[in-house]
Amino acid sequence: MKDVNPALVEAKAKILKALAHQTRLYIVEELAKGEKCVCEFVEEVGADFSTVSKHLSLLKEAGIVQVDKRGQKVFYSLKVPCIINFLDCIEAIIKSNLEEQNSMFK
Amino acid sequence: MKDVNPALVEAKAKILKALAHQTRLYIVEELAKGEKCVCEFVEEVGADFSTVSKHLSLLKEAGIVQVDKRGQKVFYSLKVPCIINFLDCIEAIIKSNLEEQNSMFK
DNA sequence: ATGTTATTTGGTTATATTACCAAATAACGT
DNA sequence: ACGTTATTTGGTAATATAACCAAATAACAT
Repeated sequence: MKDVNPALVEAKAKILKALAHQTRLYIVEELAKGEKCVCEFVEEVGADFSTVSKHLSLLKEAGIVQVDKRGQKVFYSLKVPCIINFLDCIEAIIKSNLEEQNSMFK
Repeated sequence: MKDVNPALVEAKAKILKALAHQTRLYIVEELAKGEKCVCEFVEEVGADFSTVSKHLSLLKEAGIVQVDKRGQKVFYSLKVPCIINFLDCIEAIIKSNLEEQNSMFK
């Protein structure tokens, strides 16, 4: 790849991969409102405990969330706040896609 | 999933999936500098023509890029400019991850 | 019409992701 | 120490992605 540091591109792709899943995206958006424990996500997402735990550790591995064990519960929270504005751009793309589809019927 | 529109989460995940690949991320970053034809990417990326073409159509399908056929060449360009600021947040995460690693040796 | 260049499409195989189950670990209350 | 709750880890099967090759399509030049 021309003009770029392949290791940097790979690092970025890793973070994007961590976000690129419905469940993990949901988790990140929920964490934008405040910390939550694994058990809450299990209930909300409707998946196995192990499945949710793996999604969370993937997000942690990517450096997007951080962990705080308190008592028998494990709480996750967002580590990098800009993630939220960042998702605004994604919404802008969706809006632009929708407008394009609508304009086909005018 | 509580409090969210599953279709919206899926739409967002689709866009993130489109970005979550080294080659496609490279393409997007190059397009941030201006339009480019498929043949240029083939050369720069060092992959098969068909491979690059498929990456590009995935980005197009996600609404991130747009196409302009001129003569025998096909030019791609970014459709939504905010993608670029958006990638700044990813870099912030990487920086934060690196600082954390470094602090382990202090 | 024919050849050349640029690109897309279809098929196949290799690789990566995801989800679940079962078992292991950890912290707490009794 | 023992049971209970919360979470992680390992294994496995199903599904999704990615890369290449070969063939099809498109536009232009001869």
